[in-house]
Amino acid sequence: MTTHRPGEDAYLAAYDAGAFPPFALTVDLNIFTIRDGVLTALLIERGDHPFKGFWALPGGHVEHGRESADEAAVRELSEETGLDWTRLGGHLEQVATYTDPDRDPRIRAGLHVASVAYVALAPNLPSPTAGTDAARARFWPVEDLDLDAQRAAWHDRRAYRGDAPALAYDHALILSDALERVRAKLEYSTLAAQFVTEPFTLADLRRVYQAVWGYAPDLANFRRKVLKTPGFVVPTEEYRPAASDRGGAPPLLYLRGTAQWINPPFVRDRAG
Amino acid sequence: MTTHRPGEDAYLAAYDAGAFPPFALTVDLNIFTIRDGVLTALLIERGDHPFKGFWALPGGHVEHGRESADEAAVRELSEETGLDWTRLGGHLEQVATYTDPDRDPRIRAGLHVASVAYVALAPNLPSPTAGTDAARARFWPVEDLDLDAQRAAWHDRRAYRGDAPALAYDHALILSDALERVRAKLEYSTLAAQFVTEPFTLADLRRVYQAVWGYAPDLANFRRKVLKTPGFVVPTEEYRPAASDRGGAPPLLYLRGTAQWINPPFVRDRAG
DNA sequence: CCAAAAGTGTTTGAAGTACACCCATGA
DNA sequence: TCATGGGTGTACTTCAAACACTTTTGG
Repeated sequence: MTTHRPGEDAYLAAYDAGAFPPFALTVDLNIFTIRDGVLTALLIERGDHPFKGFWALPGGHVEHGRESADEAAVRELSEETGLDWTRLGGHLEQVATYTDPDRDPRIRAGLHVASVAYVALAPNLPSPTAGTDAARARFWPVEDLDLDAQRAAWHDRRAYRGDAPALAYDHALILSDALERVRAKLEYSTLAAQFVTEPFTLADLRRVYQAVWGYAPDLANFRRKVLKTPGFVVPTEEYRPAASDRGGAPPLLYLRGTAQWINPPFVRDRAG
Repeated sequence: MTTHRPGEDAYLAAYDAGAFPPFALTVDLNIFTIRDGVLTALLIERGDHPFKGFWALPGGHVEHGRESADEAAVRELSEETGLDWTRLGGHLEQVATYTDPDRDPRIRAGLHVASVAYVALAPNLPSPTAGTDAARARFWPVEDLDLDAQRAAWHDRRAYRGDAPALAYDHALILSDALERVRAKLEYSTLAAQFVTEPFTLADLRRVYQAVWGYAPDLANFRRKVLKTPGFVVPTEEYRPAASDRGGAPPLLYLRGTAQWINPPFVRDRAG
């Protein structure tokens, strides 16, 4: 805020709140977690029109005049997952903003809904409990959502006909954008460590890449790269006891480091 | 859009447009161009309160119900630069969305303004003519804007005291985010070619990196990298005549290729 | 001939690829 | 002892950094 000078606020009196037709501002959350080695996203089955029975990204309205979209995202995230995100300190970042007038059918009643999309990562979240306006909530493996086809259908303004759970609004578009962001970000950031619970092994971390990219980087090279990036992981003195049903040497346990970036980045095999 | 089923639209009748307090949705444009080897951004000196006399990013309101923010950005861009951006095909992309309630003082009159920021790149734009609500418009070298200090001042809610032209609203924050996006994107994309007029020489292209990064990559390595990236540039058969006042061999001229990405990326020397 | 700009060649070292190999543990 | 998973060693290759060098032009 700038300092006040006399008469500076004349424009405020002249401003007529009714002069601007209402935009609604919402946040949509792409909450990713890895369950049993599979990358999943939290979706909520809508209990009301519009898109009753479709699956939607969790989210909600930004509280007018009282919070930013970033704050709304944290608030909704805590509500949807039942976890205190400010304490958890999990990763949350803006991806993009979606403002196409007919992305929400309520445009026909004069409501233009703009939505700021976020991506959140968390290790192994518990199964959600259904919220107030949600008939069901669950983590869906992203592979099962047929995102390319659903996004193409939305783009062409036709209904998606397929076996995957149908996504509401433009959420197939949003989700695939968010997914690509996560995939790209594993290349040049230490984001993967946000997907595992501490303490973790390097094999755990490598399984994150397996789940997100669909293939695992070469074991030896992966270890070297991670260990040579200062601040990516911090070794402990502890070893994880081998699982009771399997053999194998007890692996060394690590904690997350403070580094944000990997330089030079991992190379992702795009054919892969 | 999905197909209609009877009774599906009941929710529309139930919707009360007044139930949602008004958000205003605007776009802010970071229009970068290189003039005389210096990276500059278009700013407009405000003629009215709020922030009268401050310099602001060009932009404007998204037309409610009639366009997306992307479309509004193209429209405003064409208006501000006097160039038909849809024809020009210059680069335009979303950067981030800024929604802090007190980023615009009109929040005190109940108007919560959310702004979607874009970055646009163009080769050598002409000097702008002042628009309707702008006393002056000009391209400022980004080096002269003291962005770090202005951003810090905004963050701490204190007035910027310095020699650089004062930026309105949170535009120092937006502009520095946009600048960092451009700097990063030169590493892994062919964006630099959007900054030069066709046909161009490899030295022209290298001067883009000089202007944006503040230093020039090694000549020989730069040439190898550009020429070995398929579709970055397309050679012509023409040579540019040497300048009349200087010596030097006539350099080969190139056109932009169709490739979007450089893989593996350039490495930027972050120390500078 | 000199300066300036374009363009080439070469050496060196860092880092990724691929894959063979060893180690520790439980059944 | 074997299967399983963790972890190491190493040759090969690719590519960027650095810099010396040649070529073509104008004065």
